[in-house]
Amino acid sequence: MSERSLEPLSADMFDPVCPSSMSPIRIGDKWGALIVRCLEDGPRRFSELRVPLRGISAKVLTQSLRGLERDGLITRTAHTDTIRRVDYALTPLGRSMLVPMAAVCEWADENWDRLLDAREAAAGLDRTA
Amino acid sequence: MSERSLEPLSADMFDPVCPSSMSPIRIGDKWGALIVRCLEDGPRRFSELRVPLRGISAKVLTQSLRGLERDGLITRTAHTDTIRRVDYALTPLGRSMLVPMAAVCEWADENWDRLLDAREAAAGLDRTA
DNA sequence: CAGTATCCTGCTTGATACTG
DNA sequence: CAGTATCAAGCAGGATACTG
Repeated sequence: MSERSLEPLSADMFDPVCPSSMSPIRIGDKWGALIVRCLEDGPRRFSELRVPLRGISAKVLTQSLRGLERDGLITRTAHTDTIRRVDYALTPLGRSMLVPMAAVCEWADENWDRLLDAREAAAGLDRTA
Repeated sequence: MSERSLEPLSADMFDPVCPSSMSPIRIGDKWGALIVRCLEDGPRRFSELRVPLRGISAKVLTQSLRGLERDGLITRTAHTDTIRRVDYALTPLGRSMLVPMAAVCEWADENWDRLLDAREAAAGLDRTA
């Protein structure tokens, strides 16, 4: 009941020194986790990734990809065919991330409606306008 | 192998229309998930929350708290004692969120080192400076 | 195709001061 | 104590144009 239990639960989580981009819930940037999921079923090419990510700009996709590669979550393979072609794929580490992510996604699927309901209810309360 | 599998894995996740703040990995804003964890062991007062959150500004904390309340994840209880006092606590819905979050945190704990290693290795490669 | 280079905008966050 | 109001700043993200 004292203040003890108010200390950081996990030093990393609350430590701004630790790249906050690594905070457990925000894996990488806004897109990192989404990209990892897109690679779940196998390697994808740069332009292929832009589709499910709703036309994310090339710049941002490149940034995110570089970040994930830097963190050892994905690999980048440039094939030198007649046309340029680059594949991105999950590393074992990246793949392991799918497990906890699945838990979060499952929760979101199950409770999505409740959240929206709460939102609407809240919106109905302060009908100040 | 066709483009079929490249469609959004979960409509909500990739749909910018759906409040992106609800994307499974980014639960609420930057602070939402952290706050939920801070409430894991029981109700906390406004000023108590600022400690583990490393002195988050009152404005931002208020915003985050309002958002979580709006989504039915926490409750706000104002006690009218001699001094003002407000408690924030998890709702059952908010508490249920701890389960998937624990999975993510566990993963982060286990793989934190690997990520840092990969980062350092990557930093060592492009010693362009 | 797979990026890179710029420019630009908006949101998130923070600092500070003030209130009931 | 628990906020609200305001101002200011930084960075993520997007649009566009260009390159190997």
